[in-house]
Amino acid sequence: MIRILLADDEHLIRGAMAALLSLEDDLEVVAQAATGKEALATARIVRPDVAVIDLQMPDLDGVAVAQSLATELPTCGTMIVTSHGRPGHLKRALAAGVRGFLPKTVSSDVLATVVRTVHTGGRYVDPALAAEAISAGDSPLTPREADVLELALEGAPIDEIARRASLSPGTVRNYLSSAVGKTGASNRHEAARFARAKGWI
Amino acid sequence: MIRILLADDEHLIRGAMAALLSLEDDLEVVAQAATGKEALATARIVRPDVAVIDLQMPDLDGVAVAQSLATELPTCGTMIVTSHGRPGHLKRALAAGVRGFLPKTVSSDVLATVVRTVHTGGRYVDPALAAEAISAGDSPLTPREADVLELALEGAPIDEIARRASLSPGTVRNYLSSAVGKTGASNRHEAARFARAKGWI
DNA sequence: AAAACCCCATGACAGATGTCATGGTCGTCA
DNA sequence: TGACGACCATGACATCTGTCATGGGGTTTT
Repeated sequence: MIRILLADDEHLIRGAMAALLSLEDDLEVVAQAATGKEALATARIVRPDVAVIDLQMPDLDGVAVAQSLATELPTCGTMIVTSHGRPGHLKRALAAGVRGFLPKTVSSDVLATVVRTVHTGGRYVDPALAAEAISAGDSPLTPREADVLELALEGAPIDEIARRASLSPGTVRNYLSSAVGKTGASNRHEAARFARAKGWI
Repeated sequence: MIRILLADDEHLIRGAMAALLSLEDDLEVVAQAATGKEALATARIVRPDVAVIDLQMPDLDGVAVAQSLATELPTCGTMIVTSHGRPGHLKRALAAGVRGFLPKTVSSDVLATVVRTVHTGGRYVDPALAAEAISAGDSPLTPREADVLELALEGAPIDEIARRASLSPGTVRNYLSSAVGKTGASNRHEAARFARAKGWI
């Protein structure tokens, strides 16, 4: 019997997935959590075999949870399901020791199969997401450029970005200009959206 | 027995919700669809009692589906479930004749209850979403302002917006300036994000 | 009919932004 | 050690954007 921890902030979906996994004879949902922190706390207690974690959760990111789990419970396989999978997430997730990465568009059969695969130490990444990640390529942005571009995402004016990044406005403009060049965009807002789509920020 | 049509592009979630609804004695999922068009086509054939529709789907918006259903199958109650509920959607949905509006964070009990409520002709709107919608208020944007602001969402420069809207760049700037004033933002990008958050565009 | 509003446009101005050149510090790697 | 690149900053310039004033044409309301 594979003991599963299920974490997803959407109650309905979490419950539904639990119902669905429980239909399998060899799977058992032993715990559920609605937030990242809750997931970690619960995992420490129940020590599940496999953790199925939603990528976007209120407090702690799914990848962050995976990272903590990898060190605290090395025997627990971690897999991530997500609605909007961006390339960067996949890369970060794999780096965090995640062994399964699925969009929520897959069928329940696949989900169950992957749970078993992960439990036996295997890996599974959704082919479509993998292809996307490969085509997205590595980020050409330097860490600072990425930082600044991320602050630009919300549309803030440069002075505010400079304040938030503790940089001079001129420096911010240089980084943004460089980022705009690298992304082929025509202004920082487009560049920020592009980088977000690629999963670079 | 209440006959339900389930539409959601995320296979896993759709299947899971179906499994969950089927646990109820008086509910029966008679059809499923992954896109808006598919939902409409299927609905015409199976003529369900209640349609449970996801808001965001590839081709046709959940609200658009509801609108068509309202005229084609007036006996069929329509309810919408959504992950990211923005105020504007709720308003549009209600105008389209939707009688139930829920975030996916609700429990399965609530979902089943609301299905029954909608089936008997009642209405149910999630309290949190209703409060948000009320606090968001009506859009102060004129139709044209909303159009232009929507084109500005992607970060395009003004010239491109002007081309796409078939307007002179000067006019675009006027509309945007007006929108920026109304939203209290400091530039069009911030204004666009704000309006999006409020559900105005 | 006048008022009020939306639509579209132009011109002018100030301030924000993108680009480029330049230069210094620091760490890494050959 | 020297080359390289990331990091931070400044100044100058051209362009883009936001704002305001102005005006004509249209519809709806009063």
